[in-house]
Parts: sequence; C-alpha cells; structure tokens
Amino acid sequence: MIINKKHACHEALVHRILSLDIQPGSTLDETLLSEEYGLSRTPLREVFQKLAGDGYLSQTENRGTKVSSMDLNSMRNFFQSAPMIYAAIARLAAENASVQQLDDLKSTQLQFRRAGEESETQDMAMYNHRFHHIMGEMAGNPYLTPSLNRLLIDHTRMSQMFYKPINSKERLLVWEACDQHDAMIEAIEKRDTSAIVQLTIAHWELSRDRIEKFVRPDPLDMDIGLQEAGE
Amino acid sequence: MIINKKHACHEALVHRILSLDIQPGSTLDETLLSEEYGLSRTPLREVFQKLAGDGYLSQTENRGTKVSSMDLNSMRNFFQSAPMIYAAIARLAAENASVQQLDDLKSTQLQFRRAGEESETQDMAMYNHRFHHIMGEMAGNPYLTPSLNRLLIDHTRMSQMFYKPINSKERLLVWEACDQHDAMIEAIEKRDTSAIVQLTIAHWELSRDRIEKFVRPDPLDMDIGLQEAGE
DNA sequence: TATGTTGCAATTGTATACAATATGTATTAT
DNA sequence: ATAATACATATTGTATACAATTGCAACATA
Repeated sequence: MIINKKHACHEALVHRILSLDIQPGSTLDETLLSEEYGLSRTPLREVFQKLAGDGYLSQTENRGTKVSSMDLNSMRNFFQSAPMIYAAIARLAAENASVQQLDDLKSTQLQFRRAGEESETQDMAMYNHRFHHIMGEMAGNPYLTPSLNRLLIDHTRMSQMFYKPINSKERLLVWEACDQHDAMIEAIEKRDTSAIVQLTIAHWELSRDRIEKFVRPDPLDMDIGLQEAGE
Repeated sequence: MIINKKHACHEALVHRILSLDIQPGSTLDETLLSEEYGLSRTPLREVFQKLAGDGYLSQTENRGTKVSSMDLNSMRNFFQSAPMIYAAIARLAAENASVQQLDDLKSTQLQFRRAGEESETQDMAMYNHRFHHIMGEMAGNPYLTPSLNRLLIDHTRMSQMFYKPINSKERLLVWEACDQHDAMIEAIEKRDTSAIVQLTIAHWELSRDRIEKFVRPDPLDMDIGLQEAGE
C-alpha cells in the first residue's frame, strides 16, 4: 500500500463519520478501534486529535472522544453562516484556482455525476463533499477554509440524514445541483467572480430548500390529518 | 497547582507564539520542550496536535513541527477575510452573549486598559487577544469561531511585530481603540446589533491603518531622499 | 567538478507497560 | 429501603523503550 495505516484509519473514520455509519454523539472506543485498524493506541489517539481539530470529533478530558453532535442549535448556526462562507470561498476560488485544482474538480464532478446516474446516494454525498472541499483548496485562504470544512462536515451529514430516499420529483433537483456544479466549473475557468457567487448562492438555496422540504414536508391530506388528530 | 502540566505547557506555548518569543516558521524540538515543561514526548505531541489544529503550528510528517509562518501571502489573505468574519462574529455576539461572558469581557477590558496605562505593550496585545476571543465565544457559532481564532493568532502576532515601539502620536490611537472596546461592551449589553457591527468595522479600520502606517511610513524628507538616490 | 551512493547521527513515529481517573456494583449503616 | 462508602473494573493519560525515517557528510565514481 502507498499510504500508511494511520492515514488509512484517518480516511476510514472520516468516511464513517460523514456517511453516518458512526452516529453523531456516539463515543469511540480507543482499544477497539486501535485493534480494528491495526495500530496501537498512541497513533490512534493522534488521529483522534487531528479529527477533533478538524471538527469531526470532540474530546473531553478523561472522558473519551465523541463524534461531533448535530443538535438543533448547531443546525441553526449552520444555516446562519453557511451562505456567507460559501460565497466568500467561491469568489476566492474563482480568483485563485490553479489548473491542477481545476482538473481535480472536473474529475470529481465526473464521478459525482456517474454516482448520480447509478443512484449511489452515498457516493454522491462523498463526491459532493470533495467537490466543495476542492473549492476550499482553490480559495487557498487558511483563515476561511477551517470554517468551510466544518460546515461541509455537517452539510454532508445532513444530506445523508435527510435525502437518503430519493423520489422521482426530487431526482430532478439532484440533476439541477449537478448542472450547477458544471456551471461553477465553467465560471471558475473563466475567472468570472460574479457568476460563481451567483451560482453558489443558487446552489446553496437549492440544497437548503431540499433540507427544509424534508424537515417540513407538505402536510398530509386534510381529512387524514384531522382523523389522526382526533384519535 | 490547579491545572495540570499539559495545560500549563499548552498555555505557555500559546503565549510564546503570540508574543513572538518563538518566531513564525521556527521548528520546535520535541525532546527539548518535553524536558522544559517536565512531561514526556507523548503528551507534548498531543499538545502539538492541538495547537496545530488551532492553527498555531503546522506539522509535516516525519519532518517535525513548525510555528505557523506569516508570509506576504498569508497577510494578504488575512486582510481579505478579517473584516467579514469580525463583523459576523460581532453581530452574533451581541445577539447571544450571556451575562457571565459579558462580565468576563468587562474584566478583560479593565486589564487591557490598565496594561495600556502602564505601557505594557505585550500585556496589551494579550488582553486584546482575549477580548476578541471572548467575543468569539459569545457568538457561539462553531462554524465561524475557528476562522476567527485563526485570524486572531496572526492579528496578535502582527501587533507584536508592528507596533511594539509606540510614539506619542500613536498613543492616542491606542486609547481610541480602548474606547471602542468600551463602546462595544455597551452595544453588546444593549443587544444593539447595528451598533456593534459599525464599531467593529471602525475598530478594524483603525487597526488596519496602524499596520499599514507601519509598513508604508511617511516618506523621508525629499532632499535626503534625493541625495541617497544619487549616491 | 558534478553526481550518486553509503553509512551514521538525529529526529520522528509506534508499541507497550504502567499510572491516574472515572464508572459501576456491592456492602454497610442509618 | 435508601444513602453513602469502599472496592473492583474499565477507560484514559503518561513514560519509556524500540522502530522507522530523514538529513548530513564522507566517499566513490563518471
């Protein structure tokens, strides 16, 4: 293997956290995981420290390590700050993106679209995550990327929570989001800052509406609703 | 002692980095520091990991730990993103501050002013740092605070670099900044969001102008300048 | 002289044993 | 029966020995 066990463990944990395989708020067992990934507790703890620094985990002294929780309060904060950061990152990305980064973004977008065609919702969420993570790298602003990455963690986890089962109507929205990615790539290539900001806001609103729609779905048929209320 | 050696080491390193006692870009010796702070390499490395996660240090695999550098590029990024984050944090702080946090802020401001009266520039920079750090806690937005705290690290370090020797004219600006702090406290107390944003922008511009003034000072007397150029 | 190879010293990374702290359970006293 | 204490167990934190990697320098070779 090219990369070492520590990296493998790090990547695996990131994936498991983003995919909600390990639920928000659940505590991690050092001994168990160290055996699972074939390393001793010392390097595993270092992985924990790094993941905690990146916002995946939260550590309490003498009381172990938990996966960062997602309560109502953090969701409120999320919706409050995401648009600003996303827009700022997008503008900087368009200004500073290198060709390698653009290639990286394009190939990620290809994989994202392919996952969409095959309805691999889990993969989609991951490639979407990577897409926006690369945008952060393009921006290259070490003061903003930490915020972006923390937002992305919870954005991806919400995706997993909220739009796992896709019905036929919602599929259209997925393709719209996918097309927006393509448009964003084009805007970055042209260094069109106003276009990328516009697109990013539209992209955000689409995502937000989907989440909102899931949280507050169309009400049931009145008759049924009243019957249930009167039971 | 109340807190343990690990915390003490963490605090000490933070102080030494912010005060430029350890210069940006310099590498840290694990063995040396572990002896200095009386702990073994394992917990010291954990301190390193945490400080790296917070942006104080940067680690490269198999190649040790360095204090985060401050080059021209990072300064550009700093000036680009600081106002946005500061303003957003200030608004949220005014909306969400608790009474304990306000008390904390007030006592920090008292210490800041006292340090100013005694011309303890080092202490001033530290209390100023804490002042704005508390504002971040007041905002209570885990997606924005990491960016704020990264900005504050370099903002404080720039203060140390740039306005160490204070001349009589610049003293007035210091008092202006100090008064702005008081006004900010008042605005937070009144939950006056538009006032706090205004004040924060003014506060930022004052700080920025001082740094700019230092980087690009008033030119020398023309005669002298021409003589030197013709030598 | 420039380049590449080999070996040594220094530094970083990992495993494991041990210490400290927390948690759960049983026992005792009221 | 309940509360408090003490003990046992599990988990986290630290020290240290050992392994792996890097960087440097001396040497050889083209």
